[in-house]
Amino acid sequence: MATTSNAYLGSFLLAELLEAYAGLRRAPLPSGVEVQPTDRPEFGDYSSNLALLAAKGCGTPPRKLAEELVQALAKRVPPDDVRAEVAGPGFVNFFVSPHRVQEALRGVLRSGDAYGRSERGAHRKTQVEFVSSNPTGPLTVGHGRQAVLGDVLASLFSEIGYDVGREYYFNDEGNQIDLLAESLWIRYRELFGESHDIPEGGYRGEYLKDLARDVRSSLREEYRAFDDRAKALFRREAVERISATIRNDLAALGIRFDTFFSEATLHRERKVDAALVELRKHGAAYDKDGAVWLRADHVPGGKDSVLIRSDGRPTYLMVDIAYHIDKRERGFARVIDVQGADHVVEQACVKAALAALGFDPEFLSYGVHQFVSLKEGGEIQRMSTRAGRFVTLRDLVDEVGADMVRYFMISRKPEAHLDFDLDLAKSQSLDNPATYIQYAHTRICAVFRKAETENPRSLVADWNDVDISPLVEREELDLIKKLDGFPDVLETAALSFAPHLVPEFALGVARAFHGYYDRHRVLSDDEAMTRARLALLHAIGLVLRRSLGVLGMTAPEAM
RNA sequence: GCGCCCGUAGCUCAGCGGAUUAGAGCGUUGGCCUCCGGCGCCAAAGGUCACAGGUUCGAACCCUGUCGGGCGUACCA
Repeated sequence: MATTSNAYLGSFLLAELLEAYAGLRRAPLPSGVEVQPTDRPEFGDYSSNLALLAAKGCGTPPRKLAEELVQALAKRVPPDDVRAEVAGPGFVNFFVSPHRVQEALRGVLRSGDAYGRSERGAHRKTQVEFVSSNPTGPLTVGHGRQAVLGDVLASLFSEIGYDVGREYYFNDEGNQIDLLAESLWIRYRELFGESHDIPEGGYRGEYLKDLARDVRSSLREEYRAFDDRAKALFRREAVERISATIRNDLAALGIRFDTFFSEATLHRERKVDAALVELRKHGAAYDKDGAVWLRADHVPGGKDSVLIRSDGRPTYLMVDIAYHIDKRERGFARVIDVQGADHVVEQACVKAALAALGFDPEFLSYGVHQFVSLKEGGEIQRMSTRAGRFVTLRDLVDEVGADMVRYFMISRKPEAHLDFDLDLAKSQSLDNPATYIQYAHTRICAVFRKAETENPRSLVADWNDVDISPLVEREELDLIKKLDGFPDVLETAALSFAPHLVPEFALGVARAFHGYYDRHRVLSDDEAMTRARLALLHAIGLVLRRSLGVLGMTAPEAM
């Protein structure tokens, strides 16, 4: 979204163009105006569609409007820096002088490790909630996608100036947990040679057998019957042990949460009852067929749903609403829930409830993602925790490494299905784009290592002060223009929930660098040139490191 | 049946609040190692942007419909 980007080269041009347009006093600014880098030299360095979009509102033919804009621009910007031209149906194409492009590189070098950060979020207290898988089994590859997505989104919002907390919401009581406890107890009894049928809806995975062995060896007495005492014990054992596993699995992926929020606290602190009182007060709840219902049909996708069952127990939805009220009470100004596509109806209902309670519609947004299928031997694998058919996230991480898992999970846009190709990730992990990006970084480090012995006089402590005017090759200027786009990528990726833009961007930088590296030698007898090129490499390395950092991937100095 | 998402090169995917000749990686073919790490570079071949209409001076992108695929459509969580 060029209209909101930071004050770098591309946005500088946009700002000037908009000023020029305002000066014409013709018509309000249309939406969708952009200044974008071009991919073809004859169209200049950047190009804008303003005249095409505004022509209708101004009652001026696009080409004529473009002419006027170009004339107005000439008065604003030194023609030595930027030359604007009309092209095609009415594009305004910008030709930027090498000097002005070099200024952009100076901006990168000046910002250093802070390059790309912004204050857009004004430190608003924000929460990203994700994974939130119930502690009934190990995390699957499917959870892995959400884990990476949520983690990277949180990083992105943090980059653009929000104060972000990562939260994991877990259900530690109720039906599912009872079934889990019973399933575990049955596996436990099997160790004594007994055999029981796992109940309908129970958990059949092998992992409970391992767990049962651990539980048995830690218990002093034998639990022969699944009575209330056994139920409480096996419930606690199951939840604690599986939660610990989940935390470990997430840690192996480099993910850490700030808070683990237990659903039980909402019940204990009567928050669920309080939420229902509020809903009734706002006319959003009504009684029917012995149950209490939420009125949600006025919200797109929403439908009236049960809040309190006729037996008096609250539904998941009811508790979910109470949970979101609690989030606001904890002081969050904005909450982002990352969830799978199977929750869309639930989401609409929660939104409807919050709207009825007078919440700002901006308070809650959902980052929805589609599912992951695992592909192995050309076969798509189906997964189900309850049936015990899945590949665990941990197995995958152990197999291909955290960097690769993170890269594959994040490089597809969230709303599209993801086929995780196990064979590719396992056997050809060197042929994947993640390696390509990391190799670019390694190569840059190698050049600096080499410079230490062969061109030590070209090295400086502060790259900020280097004379970069020797950088006039087309590849060098193109690289700088790419680096210039980084702040904009971070902002768009965050605000549009499109983190896949980051690996896309990094890949483009890596590609441009590899091409440059092959065509131009960095280290040479020309000390001024060597120093300028090292400054450029320093900036490229910086941006690659920043990109990989946001993705939670390593930027290796050697591979 | 209804709702949401997806359908772009052999494969995996970008691009999609319209705009100048549709992009990348892998794979295929052909070049490039006296030179900073060849885990690299350059080039070629490969696409009726699922299909059919519509809006527009202009559509991969917007609208309608059709056909594929996924997910929902619980007093489950």
